[in-house]
Amino acid sequence: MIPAEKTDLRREAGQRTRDGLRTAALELLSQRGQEGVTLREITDRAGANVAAVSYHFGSLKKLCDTAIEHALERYLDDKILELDSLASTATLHDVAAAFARPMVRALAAGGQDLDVMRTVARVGIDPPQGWHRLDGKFEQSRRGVVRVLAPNLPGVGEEELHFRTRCAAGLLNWLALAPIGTELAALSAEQIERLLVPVVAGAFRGDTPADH
Amino acid sequence: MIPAEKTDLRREAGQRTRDGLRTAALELLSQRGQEGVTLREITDRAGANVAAVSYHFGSLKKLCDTAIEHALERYLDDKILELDSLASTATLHDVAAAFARPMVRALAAGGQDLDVMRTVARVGIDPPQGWHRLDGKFEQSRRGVVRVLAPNLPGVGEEELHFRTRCAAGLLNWLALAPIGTELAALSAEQIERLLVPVVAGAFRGDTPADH
DNA sequence: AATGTACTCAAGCATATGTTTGAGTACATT
DNA sequence: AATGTACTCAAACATATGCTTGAGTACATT
Repeated sequence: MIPAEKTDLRREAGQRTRDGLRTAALELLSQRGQEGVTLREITDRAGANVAAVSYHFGSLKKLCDTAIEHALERYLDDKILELDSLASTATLHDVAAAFARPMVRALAAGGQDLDVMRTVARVGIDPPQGWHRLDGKFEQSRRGVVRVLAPNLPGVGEEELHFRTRCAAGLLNWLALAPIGTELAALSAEQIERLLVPVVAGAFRGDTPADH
Repeated sequence: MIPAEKTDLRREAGQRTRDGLRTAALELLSQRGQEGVTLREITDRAGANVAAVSYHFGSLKKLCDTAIEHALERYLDDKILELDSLASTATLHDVAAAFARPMVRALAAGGQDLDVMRTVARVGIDPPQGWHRLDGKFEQSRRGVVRVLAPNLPGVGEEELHFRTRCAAGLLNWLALAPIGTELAALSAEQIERLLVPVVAGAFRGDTPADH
C-alpha cells in the first residue's frame, strides 16, 4: 500500500483549478503586466469561481507572484542549460546563438513559451520586491555568459562584459514585448536566428573607432 | 491693440492647470504605464480637482493620449535633429553616437526628459491604436538612420539594416525602462556614452562567423 | 452509515475608480 | 453696474475591483 499512488479525485480537481488559474494569470500578465490584470478576467478565462483564487492562492497578488516565479524559473533553467552546453572553445557566434536561443525558440513557438518570455521581460522592467529565491540562478546565468564570453573578447574588462550582457538580454526582452517580436514570429526559428544572432554577437563584441 | 497680448488671467490659470495635469500624467505614465495610472493620483500630484480632467481634456484616456503624443513628438523631433546633424562622411561610431545621444542625455539628466523617454519606450511596447499623426516623423527617423548607416555597411541589405535599427532602438528603450538604466543614471553623459555607443555600433555592424 | 475533508459556488461587502453635476468664484466685456 | 465667460470645487453616481461568507457537493475515512 503506497499512499502516493492513491488518487484523491478532489485533490486532482483542485490541482487542475490551480494550474488553470496559473496559466490564465500568466497569459494575462504577459499581455498587460501586473497592473493590468484583474481577478475576474483570470477566473473567467480559467473557468473558475472568483473565490477559487483566495482559496488556492490567498490573493490575486500571490497568484501572480506564483505565476511569475514559475515562469522565471523555467526561463532561468532553460538559459543555464543552454549556456552549460557550450564547449570552452565556443566562438562569439556560438555564445550569441546559445544566449539568444531560448528567446528565438519562444518567438517561433508562440503560445505559453512566449507568454513565459514576455512575463520574464516585464519582470525585468518592474522587478518584484522581496524575491530572493532565484537570485542564485540569476547570478549563475550571468556568470555563465561572462565566462564563455571573456576568452573571445580578451581586450574587454569584466565590468564592460557584464554591461554588454545586460544590454543583449535587454534587446532580447524588447523583442519579446514589442510589436517587432510579433512580426518575427511569422518566421521560422532558423530565420529568426540568422537575423538576430549577428546583432547579439555584434553587441557583445562592441565597435570602437580604434578598431579601424 | 493686439489681441494676442491680452492677458486673460482666467485662461492663464487654465493653461497652468492643463500643463500641470499633463506633466503629472507623463510622470505616472513613465513609471507605471497606461494601465497603472489613476485619475486621483494625477490630480493629487498636480494639485487639481478631479473634474479638471474632464473639463480640460474630456477624459482620463484623452489626457493620457495628449501627454503621450506630446512626449512622442518631443522625442522624434530630437532624434531627427540629431540624425540630420550628421555629415555624409559620418563613421559607424558617429551614427551610433547620434542614435544614442537623446537617450544618453535623458539618462544623465533624469527628471522630465527621462519621463519622456520612458513613456516613449512604454508606447513602443503597447502601441496606442488609431494614431497616425506622427507616422511621418517616425518613418523620417527610420529612413534617416538607414541612410547614414548604409554607406558604412555596404554588405548588409536594407531590410537587415532596418531590423538592426529597430533592435538598437529597442536596446535603448530597454535601458530607459529597466533598473540598469537607473544604475547608469549615476554616471555622467560622457561615461554613459563611452559605455553604450560601442554596443550600439556593434549591433549595427553585426558579427557573423564569416568575418573571421 | 456517519463523519470529516477538499473543493466549488452564488451572493454580498467595502473600497477604488472614472465621470458628472450644480453651485460658486474671479475675471472680462458691454 | 450688469451680464457673460472660463474655470474651480465638493459632492454624488455608477461601475469595477479584490475579497469574504455561508451554503452546498463530491469524495475519503472511519
